[in-house]
Amino acid sequence: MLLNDDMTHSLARDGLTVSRAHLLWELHHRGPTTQRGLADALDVSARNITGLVDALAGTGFVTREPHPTDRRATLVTFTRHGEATARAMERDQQEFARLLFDGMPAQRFDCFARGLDDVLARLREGSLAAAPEVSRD
Amino acid sequence: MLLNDDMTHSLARDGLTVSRAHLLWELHHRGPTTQRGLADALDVSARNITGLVDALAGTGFVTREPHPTDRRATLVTFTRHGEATARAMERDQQEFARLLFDGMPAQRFDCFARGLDDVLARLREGSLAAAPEVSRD
DNA sequence: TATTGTTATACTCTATAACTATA
DNA sequence: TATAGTTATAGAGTATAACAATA
Repeated sequence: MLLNDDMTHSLARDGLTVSRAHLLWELHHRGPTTQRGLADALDVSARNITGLVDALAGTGFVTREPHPTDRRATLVTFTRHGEATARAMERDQQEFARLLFDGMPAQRFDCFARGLDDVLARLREGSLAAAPEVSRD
Repeated sequence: MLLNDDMTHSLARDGLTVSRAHLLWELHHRGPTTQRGLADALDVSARNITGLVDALAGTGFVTREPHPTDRRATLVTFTRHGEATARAMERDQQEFARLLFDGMPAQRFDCFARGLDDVLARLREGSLAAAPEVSRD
């Protein structure tokens, strides 16, 4: 999820933090998910997910439902309020994209997109091969 | 300061965190600075600076020196180790830029840069006028 | 045995408020 | 009175390790 400052402030007004919003975002795109699944998707510890889900459940965005076949697991699931909030986040995301690109001449956009692809490809390839490392002395 | 994952990991190996590295970065570009100056530059609270400087002083990156004319203030100042680390960070930054752009045809680079300028201008103008806001329900 | 999620513990970043020393 | 920095307190995100329930 791409966030600018205004979006971060909106989240705060909704009683959300960036980490909690990321969890909602993931849930919105995956549907009901185990905490293990969320931990892997967000690349954080299981313990961390416990805390985030505790907070989101306490403020009415999600509930913990029993997994239908695995009694160890819980399925984190949207409440109606959580679902509506996630849809609003998606709308804001699209509005943000429009703000950045609407009305940009097609030629400039294509050219920018190609340059960005290039940069991203370099980043992907270079990040493993030539890991920058702070030199020690 | 622009950081990729590899750079963040390097910082950790040096005993630094991202927040502490940002403080060093600022210090490297400003020279000895009061804690108040750092708080304003990094846009965090004075209390936060106290904690970061405590940590950086405890691990030998900086010292607190008396301000020559204002006895309330302290000047946060590099140790030799801190100075060397900041220089290494700057080298890594340049290496990162080379990774992203070296050997890119001038035409593609110019075009990308123009598109980026355009996007950044939209972001600056739009961020106040059309602040995206998560709709409530 | 391996996995899911919790409890226990700890560290870091962050903030506001009250306070001391100085300007 | 105002400012620089600290102490006091609190909350959020993050991690590892030990544990219980279940697979």
